[in-house]
Amino acid sequence: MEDVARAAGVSTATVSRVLNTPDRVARETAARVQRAIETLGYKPNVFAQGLMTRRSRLLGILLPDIHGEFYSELLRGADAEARRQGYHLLISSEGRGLGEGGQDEGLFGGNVVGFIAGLAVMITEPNESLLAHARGSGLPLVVIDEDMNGERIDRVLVDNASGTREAVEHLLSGRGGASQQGGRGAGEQGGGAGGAGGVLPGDMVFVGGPAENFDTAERARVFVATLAERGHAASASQTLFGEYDVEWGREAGGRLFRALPPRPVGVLAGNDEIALGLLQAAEDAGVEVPARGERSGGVRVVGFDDTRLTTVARPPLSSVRVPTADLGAAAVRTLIERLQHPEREPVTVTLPTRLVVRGTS
Amino acid sequence: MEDVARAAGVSTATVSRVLNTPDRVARETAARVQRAIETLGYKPNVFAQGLMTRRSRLLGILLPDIHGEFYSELLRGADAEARRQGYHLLISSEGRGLGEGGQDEGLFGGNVVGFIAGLAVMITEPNESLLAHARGSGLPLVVIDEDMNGERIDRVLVDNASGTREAVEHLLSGRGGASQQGGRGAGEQGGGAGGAGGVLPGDMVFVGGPAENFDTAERARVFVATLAERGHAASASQTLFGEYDVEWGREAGGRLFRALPPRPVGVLAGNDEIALGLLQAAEDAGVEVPARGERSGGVRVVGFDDTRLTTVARPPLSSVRVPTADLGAAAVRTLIERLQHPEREPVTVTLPTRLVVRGTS
DNA sequence: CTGAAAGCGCTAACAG
DNA sequence: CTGTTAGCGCTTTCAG
Repeated sequence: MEDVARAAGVSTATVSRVLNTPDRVARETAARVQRAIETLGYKPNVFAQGLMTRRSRLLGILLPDIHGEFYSELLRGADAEARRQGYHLLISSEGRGLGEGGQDEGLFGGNVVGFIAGLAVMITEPNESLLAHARGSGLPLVVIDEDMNGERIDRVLVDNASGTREAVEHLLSGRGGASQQGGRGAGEQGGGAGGAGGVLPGDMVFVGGPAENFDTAERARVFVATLAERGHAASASQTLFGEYDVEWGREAGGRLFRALPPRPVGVLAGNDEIALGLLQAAEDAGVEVPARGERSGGVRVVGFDDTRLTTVARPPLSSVRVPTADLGAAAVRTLIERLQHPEREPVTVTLPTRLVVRGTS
Repeated sequence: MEDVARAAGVSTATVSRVLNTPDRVARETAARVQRAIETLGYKPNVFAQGLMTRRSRLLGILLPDIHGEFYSELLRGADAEARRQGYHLLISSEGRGLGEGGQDEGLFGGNVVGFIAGLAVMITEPNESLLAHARGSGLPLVVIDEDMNGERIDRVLVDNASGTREAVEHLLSGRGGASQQGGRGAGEQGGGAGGAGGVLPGDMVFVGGPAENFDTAERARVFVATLAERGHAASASQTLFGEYDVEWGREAGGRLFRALPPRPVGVLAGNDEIALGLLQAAEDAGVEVPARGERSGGVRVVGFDDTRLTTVARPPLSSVRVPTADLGAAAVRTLIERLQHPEREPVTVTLPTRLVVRGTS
């Protein structure tokens, strides 16, 4: 910096100003300094900058795990938004425990947090210790996915309700689906809905991921609530919980489709992988999955997330679209906003979900 | 740090030593300092540390893009290895161009590079400017995926050859495949191989991703070379190039399976998505895909990467396993090694690929 | 084995 | 609008 100052015939303070507050420097002087900076190829030392300003343009993003298309998308959105605003992302997955003599204590172990200006934490199931650590860091925080019981903290959430409700109603409507052959007794309580050619609420099943997972829990809740609006009190066997993978979908599907006749007619899956597993199970059990608009005695399936997996299924999978990349982008945007306005009221960003109907329903 | 020093009755220099070179401090003293550190909850200021030492425990990882399961896996492996060694990852995708008045010039735009101790760049197709930038950063570098023409630089590569060769030979062997009905003239040149019940080299096709992509190019090359060993000079129509996605696979499959009788009997795909597209096309065209060990007049398909997509296909997709997470981990490991031993000879880490046979071949 | 002292390269008052 | 000056919090000789 001293070299630049000398070359431009100014003091280092002016060089610093050119870098940080160009408006407070005479146009003339600034240009001269700028030229010197360029010819000398000067780059400020970020550590010295940080030492003075106590902030950086680095953001931490802490994920429960990194796998599958979902996290790629999330990161893609987050990275794009961060870069658009001149920030960069420090990623870390929780990576439970470890061992091996490694000194890994995650993001909070070393003093990496010292580098970042803010932290986005994704919390998909109850995790007090993680939350405590995040709080303890003293960093500006944005929470992804957990609603935090209305606590005063920035958060970005997926509005599972809209998409779930839409999917359930779509499945209930029987549009493109079967007309049921008579009652099936399974706990029907009058049924104020269903409509002509509709599906009975008792013939609907939700196959979720882990029960503790916030999204799965909420989707299940809304699933049940939507059936309740039809006057149907869903039985426990109408919501199944397992893992977010194909295997669980296949297993659940095996149970559902090989069971005695009260077979589900509409199935909502907790994500697309589960849905694909269900589809496989249906095929194995000889249960038809209707192409769009066709009528059949089979089952109709809707996935969740609307990943590229939907194009892999035959027929293409109907799915509830979750704006995954937007979720990452919104988290970053919210965090940066917070950095710039520390005193503003905490905000909650809720991203809508919506049904995308394809061949399986 | 001064507070800690005072509390422990030592100088700040000693506190620093306890943190960095504990062996050079009397056990007694060290313990006392350690206690003070804990009770006071002292965390060193990373910027001040960096200012003195001019290094950090941050590594940059620059990817061409972030999407799909491949990059999740890569990052998962890289993140795990980094954390195991007390490092953290700064990610960035190239994100070509941008605009919007954003100040985004990627990782090299701001001075973020100043934070990192080393950089892993993944280069999947020729990109001189990226390489120039990376070099210009003056950072220790490791290149992922590009072989750099034997330049003196650390690199981690996927040995496409082993897996490709294995897959081609597997497909040629006809194990579980069809016995062809007579010659098909398509440019056969003697054919020193094929074996009883084998597939003719002329009946093989490679459906790759973009032709410029290093992996696709190498896989195609080895594909052709392996056929050449059988005395077959592959025609241009035996290697197809497109995108790394389902749509391209479906399109290519459409061409292949709906074409006049010289239909391919063995198809190697450039990745699993393409393979799934091929499978869909085969189904649409009424071409059978054999279950493992069965005989059929259909086509046999092998994918590449061995992602979880393999479990989504019916029958499950045979695929060449690429140790994706290992690739990320190896890059990080190599980079850290380089940081610790700047003068060592550049190394090349090559990760093997191998065929995993499942239902589609 | 420990302490004193000299900066690392930058920013931010404070004058002028 | 610009320069002077005083550190930011740490590490690292250099003595002892």
